[in-house]
Amino acid sequence: MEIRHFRYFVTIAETGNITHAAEKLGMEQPPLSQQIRRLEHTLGIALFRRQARGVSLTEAGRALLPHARLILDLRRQFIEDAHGLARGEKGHLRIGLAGAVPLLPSIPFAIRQFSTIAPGVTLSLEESNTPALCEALLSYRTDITILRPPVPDQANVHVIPLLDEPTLIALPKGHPFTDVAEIHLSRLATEPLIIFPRELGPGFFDAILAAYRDAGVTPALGQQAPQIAGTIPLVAAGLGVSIVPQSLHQLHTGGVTFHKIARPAPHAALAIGVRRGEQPPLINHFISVLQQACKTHTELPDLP
Amino acid sequence: MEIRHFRYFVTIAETGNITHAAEKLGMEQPPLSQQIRRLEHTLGIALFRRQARGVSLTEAGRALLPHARLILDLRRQFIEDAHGLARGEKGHLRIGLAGAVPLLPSIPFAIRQFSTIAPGVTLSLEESNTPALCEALLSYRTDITILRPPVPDQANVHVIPLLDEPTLIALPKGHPFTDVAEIHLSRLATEPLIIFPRELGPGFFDAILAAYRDAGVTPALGQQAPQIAGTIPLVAAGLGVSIVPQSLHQLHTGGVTFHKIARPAPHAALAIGVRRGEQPPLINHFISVLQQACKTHTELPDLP
DNA sequence: TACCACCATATATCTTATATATGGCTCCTA
DNA sequence: TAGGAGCCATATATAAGATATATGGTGGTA
Repeated sequence: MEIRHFRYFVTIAETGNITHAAEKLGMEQPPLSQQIRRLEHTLGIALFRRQARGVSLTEAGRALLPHARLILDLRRQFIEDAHGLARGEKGHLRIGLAGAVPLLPSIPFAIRQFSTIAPGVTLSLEESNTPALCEALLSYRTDITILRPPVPDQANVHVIPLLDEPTLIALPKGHPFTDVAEIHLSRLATEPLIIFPRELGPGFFDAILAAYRDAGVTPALGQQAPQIAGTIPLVAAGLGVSIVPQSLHQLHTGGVTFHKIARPAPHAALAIGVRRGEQPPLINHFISVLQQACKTHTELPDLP
Repeated sequence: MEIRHFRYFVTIAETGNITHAAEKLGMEQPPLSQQIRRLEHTLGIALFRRQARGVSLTEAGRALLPHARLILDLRRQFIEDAHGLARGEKGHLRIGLAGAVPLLPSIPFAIRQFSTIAPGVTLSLEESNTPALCEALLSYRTDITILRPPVPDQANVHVIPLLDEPTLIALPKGHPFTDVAEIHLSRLATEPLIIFPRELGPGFFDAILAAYRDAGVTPALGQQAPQIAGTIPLVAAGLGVSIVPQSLHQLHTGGVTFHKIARPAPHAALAIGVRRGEQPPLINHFISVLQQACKTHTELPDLP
């Protein structure tokens, strides 16, 4: 019993006439007679009563008709759902986010905007470091990630640059430079630099060290933080200074002041990572919303 | 998109391997690959991700899988329902009943018994006179009737004798024979006979007149009752006497006493009527329950 | 009684699913 | 790193089965 047979059944029931039903179904009468007859035979029960003037439902036919209609309806819905998924209007998107990314206003803005535009799409967010994000992406635990380039597996992860976030210096409260708005890195050469393990964000890590080098100094490496945003408490504890993405100044942790960096200043690049070779419309859709949001929505609140 | 495609989709999703799924489906791998590929093409979206080691569901596939399972489930249920209907275990039975028939204990007993045996069957009852019952039967407003033979349309209604119900004389309270247990019809020759119109039950009507004739008298026809059970109030009103099926004495209408009839006594025959040429299992099932009940359950309560 | 409407049957045709054979890719392993 | 195994894709052939065409049969109707 195939979908076809349900359609035949329902159409004949609706017209009460095999000939007209065949017409409606775009076929001839004999095959329709034959098919419904075979259907009745396999079901072991008559659905229609043959009369001189057309056919009418038997009790069994009347009892089964709504069930057949339901099945046809669900099939139609299935196909519509599939088309919705194909157009990126429905579905589920699992998003991986690099550390501190949710603090950047344009990212939550983009996410809010996307869920307004595509209300049929549910989103789930996961925050982690770049290598873990790549791994989750490639093992299909996430569908798209916002990460700090470079990625370890460039062959399989396609990276789309998203924005270059300025960075700030974080100083413990009461530091001699507390009131200096903009600081040159060379003036911090002697302060221990609190930084995260390189493998958690090699791009940002290297950018920081390169900026020091360009400033003509080599930083004294202080205690290692467990993650990018994890440097802040260590700075607050007076263990050293730190260079952080601008968005982190929103953390409002007491005990730390943020300061602009005079050139040369490192940047914290953010990029979109997707599996290479895949272009589902849902992902493309989300990417374009993200890019648009980053263009029009990059202004940060002023420093205190 | 046919049922087949839903089954292919679900089976591949369950095995994660087109080759094994084909085996499970009793077919070869290439046609299955081809079918699922065509399905994806018509849906406009990939359901599976081809990998070196088998296939895995895409996001869309994962989202659609439960829907496909539901459709397969409903199809299975549909077929099971049809088989249930075919075996007479499910469905709906519309029963037509001749006047006063529900007062015969064996009839409600059979109905109760049937609904215990076949709990999947719903019943609806309709009470009327024999010609109207035949008409309802032939126009498919009822499926089976219990009527008083003969039927007007013997060519189309198949009649199965069910039982011969004894009859009683109904006398108005205070009648000279009130204390006589058994009365010979000849002693009532002068009393007006209250009777229903012949067309409402010609068999019973004729049996009554024949019994009078056999008793050697001709009844004086009194007022006509609107239906068989309708004679009782007229008797109670003192307009005459009446011959009624034994079961009617259960009406407990004040003003009337019931008395056995000495031979020759008429009988009120009851029969089952079904459409000639139809033998649905549900109807056959009900018929056998009825017949069994009438055999084992004919004792009537004593007369008061 | 002849006609009309409609379903059933018989045979032919054609679409389409499936089978067979083979190629190609990826991962695993010696 | 070369060879093999596992698995999916493609191409062609075959078979099944749905549909079309032609025609017969039946009951209702003018």
